[in-house]
Amino acid sequence: MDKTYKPKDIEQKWYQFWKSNDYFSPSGEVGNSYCIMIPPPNVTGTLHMGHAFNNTLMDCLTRYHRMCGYNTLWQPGTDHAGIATQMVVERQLNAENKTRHDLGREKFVDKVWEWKERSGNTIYGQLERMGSSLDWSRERFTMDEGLSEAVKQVFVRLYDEGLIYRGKRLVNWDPKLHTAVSDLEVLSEEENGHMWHMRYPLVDAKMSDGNDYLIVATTRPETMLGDSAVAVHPEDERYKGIIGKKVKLPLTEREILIIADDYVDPEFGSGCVKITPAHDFNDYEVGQRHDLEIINIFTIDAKINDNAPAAYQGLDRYEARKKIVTDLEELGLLAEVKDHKLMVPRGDRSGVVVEPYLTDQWYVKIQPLADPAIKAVKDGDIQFVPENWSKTYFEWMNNIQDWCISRQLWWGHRIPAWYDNEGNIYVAEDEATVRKKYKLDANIELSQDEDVLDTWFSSALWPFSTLGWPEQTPELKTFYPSSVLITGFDIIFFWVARMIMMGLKFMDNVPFEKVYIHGLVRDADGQKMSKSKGNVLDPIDIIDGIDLEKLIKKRTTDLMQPEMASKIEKATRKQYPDGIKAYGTDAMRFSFAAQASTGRDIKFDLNRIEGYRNFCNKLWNATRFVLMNCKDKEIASHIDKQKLTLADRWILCKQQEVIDLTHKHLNNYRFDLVAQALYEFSWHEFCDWYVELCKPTLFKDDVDESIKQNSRRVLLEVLENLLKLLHPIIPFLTEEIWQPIAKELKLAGNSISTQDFPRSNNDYVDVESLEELEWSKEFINGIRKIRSEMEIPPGKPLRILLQNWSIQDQSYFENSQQYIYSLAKVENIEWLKDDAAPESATALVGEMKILIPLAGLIDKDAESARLEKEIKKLESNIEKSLAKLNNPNFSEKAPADVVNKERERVSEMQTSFQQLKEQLDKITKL
RNA sequence: AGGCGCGUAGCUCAGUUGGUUAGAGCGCUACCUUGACAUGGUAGAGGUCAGCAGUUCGAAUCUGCUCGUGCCUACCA
Repeated sequence: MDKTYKPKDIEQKWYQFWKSNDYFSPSGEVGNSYCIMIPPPNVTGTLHMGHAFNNTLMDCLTRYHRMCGYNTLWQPGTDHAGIATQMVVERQLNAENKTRHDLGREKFVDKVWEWKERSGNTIYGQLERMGSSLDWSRERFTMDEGLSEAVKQVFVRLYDEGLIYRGKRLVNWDPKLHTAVSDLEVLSEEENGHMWHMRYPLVDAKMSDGNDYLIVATTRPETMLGDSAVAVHPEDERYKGIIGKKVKLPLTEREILIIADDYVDPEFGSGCVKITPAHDFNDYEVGQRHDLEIINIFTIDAKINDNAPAAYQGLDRYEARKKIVTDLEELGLLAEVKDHKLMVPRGDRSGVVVEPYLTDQWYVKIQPLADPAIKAVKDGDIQFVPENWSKTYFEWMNNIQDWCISRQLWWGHRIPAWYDNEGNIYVAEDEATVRKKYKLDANIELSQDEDVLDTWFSSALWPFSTLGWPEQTPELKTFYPSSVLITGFDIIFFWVARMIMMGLKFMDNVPFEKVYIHGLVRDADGQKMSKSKGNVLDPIDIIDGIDLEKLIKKRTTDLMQPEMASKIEKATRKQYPDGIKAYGTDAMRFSFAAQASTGRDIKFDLNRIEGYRNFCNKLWNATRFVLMNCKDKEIASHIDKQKLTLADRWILCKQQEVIDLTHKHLNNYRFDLVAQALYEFSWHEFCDWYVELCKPTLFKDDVDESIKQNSRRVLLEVLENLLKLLHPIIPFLTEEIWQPIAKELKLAGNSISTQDFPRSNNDYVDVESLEELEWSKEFINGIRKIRSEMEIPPGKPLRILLQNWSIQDQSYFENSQQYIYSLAKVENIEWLKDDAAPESATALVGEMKILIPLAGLIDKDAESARLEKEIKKLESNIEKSLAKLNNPNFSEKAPADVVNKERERVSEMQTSFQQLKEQLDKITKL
């Protein structure tokens, strides 16, 4: 073995080994099955740190359950991501000065498939580099034939049951992409704008105050061209007299009605609201109530259409706004313009302001689907982890709106609906079935709906469509419902809720029993990572490393806003002046596991990854030590309990604890605690103590050979178990170093990934060994402390005197003297029988005093200062504890064991206090 | 406006049903190349647990308020 751990040399080969040996397929054993469905990544781009995090956790659980003997499936696949993917390919066409219309639908879709092929492969490559143990033989894509069949069936069934309908309604219209988008795809941000107050002249009427106009305000003046009424509150005294009268709509020839509706807040503004049913969701409702005319004034590009006065036709919405404001001003009808902050709705993909727009769209009637989905979580059929996320889920589900599922795109599942020349709608899987189903003659012309379905419609079916539904496959029977869904909180609405609704509807059962919601990976400053901010990282660059120039190039190419490039470059140079070193997959994975606590943000931290890379190196070297001391040496064929050293007993006992902790925390999805427990055990128990304690046993000639052989066995077995415990988090390193260890142990099996996960063994629980070794550690630490604080060279062997010892101390010493001699570099120990002793530095082990004679080694004043400091600390702690105990309320009301514990503590502290005080007196007297 | 969080060492974060001397990693200081490892070892410094009040024998932990901060949802023209 090399002296240092080099991830590059070991990672790649093992993945191919696992894959070619088919270790990732379900075992097929009947009984316990365990299944995780990958949240299918978009084929739009490549995987980012969030995916890396998400997949690390899934792989960790998958490997754990596989090793625990479950029939385990981790289902891989990708999502077609309609709008986003179409946009990427359109952008490429634009670069060649072409549009998708130049190609036509069929050719364009072919192009997208080409993109999907390339991008999908990149994604799968990334997943492999991250060590993901997915069953590749079952890989699926949302637009596969099988999954498309599922989509059609679901659509047809929901339509036939009246749960899908087509309707002309206001939708969120993206004027750039020319498609409707759902509420969830609109992001509203506060932006600076204006509030324009306009005068609408009254027709044949006057206000009580004599004015002959009303004032209405708007943030979107251009919409006034589509006004069909002005509304006031029915109880508003100011306007009671003019309800039913008319105003002249400026800039047009139209006169519109003044209506009363309690939607109007009389306290707000003038108390008058212009009503534009075609371009505002609230106004639309008002329009419905009052049977108002719906006047659409926009084209699909959000330019003014022919319904508006000729002067404005063809103008872009913002040009029209300008012109309207100017024109009103000239007419003296602009009363006031105020700065105003408003929420501006933008398409999450296009970034342009979306418009409420009247179109024909397909909707899912959601309430009948939502009700059982709410119940499933309420009843505990599905549990959120952490539990609190169920509140977010309920919050949304209780206010859910019908779901607009049609998109005016070319890339996606084409809606299985056909129209005849009269516009009648026929819904079935294909045209032939339509004709049969609706008994239509062959001569009736039919044309299929041009639109495709929202991507999330097919994603909602993922948990069962990937398993072969609508066929009743054995896989469906075995793996539905899946065990747990692992995802970020950002898609609870988009995906989680919709999977639950569809699962319940079509499988009559929940799609997963648990939903583990993890945080979102952010950059070191806590900023969300995004291409436009230029702070994204490719997990592969953490694994393999990347130099600064390449990283800058990666971050600044293909930007939506190329003007950001220099800013991004500057920030990148500052944050990664030396680029990124190669840390390897395992260090990255360990870091993700360690950061997966219950919080919402995972701040990405290179230092932390470096720390875990060092941890990997530590394991690597511990293995080196073990192999050096076991290779070509005799090893006991099994652990002989009679021949265990104290250290052996102790580490075996400690290992049982960490095994139990690992199971416990993994079952609670506390990956951070698993990582912490294993880190602590590996480094601070196994390496810092056990390996060091083994050295005297293994190296000293006077130790019985059978004891040595037994200890070697313990070393190997404990390490082997430890590697198995760590394998779900750091699969590559553990496989690499498990192989030679397994060889020494003559284990069956070719891979750690198919070994049984450790279970704790009560035979090795040995509480006495814990106490006894604790005593040794205190002894050793006491000496080390004096050595360090008194500046005694670490290499200098010491003469030690012991005073005030008990039989117990002597018996403990019996078992641990070799450790003390070796780890504390002690040369000679003398058990004093009385108080007489040379002037010395002191450490305590319980009541026993360890004395290190000053004898030219130690400065007297330094030692008394050190003692004084410790005495002072004890004093203050004793004082605190006594105050507690002297409070009658405490001793009466607190549980007995708490009180006893406190008493014991005080008495221990008092003893130490006495001992140290005596020692101090002695030194100062001399 | 409503909902959900967060505020613990210089930084990143743990802290289970209230009972420790409040922990870890990184960073920092000193010493050390000792026969697995300098991607290391040993020892150490560093915290009024945002603030105030309350419940309790006892609060980082429970309650209320204040301040700071983040996210989500819905919005009044």
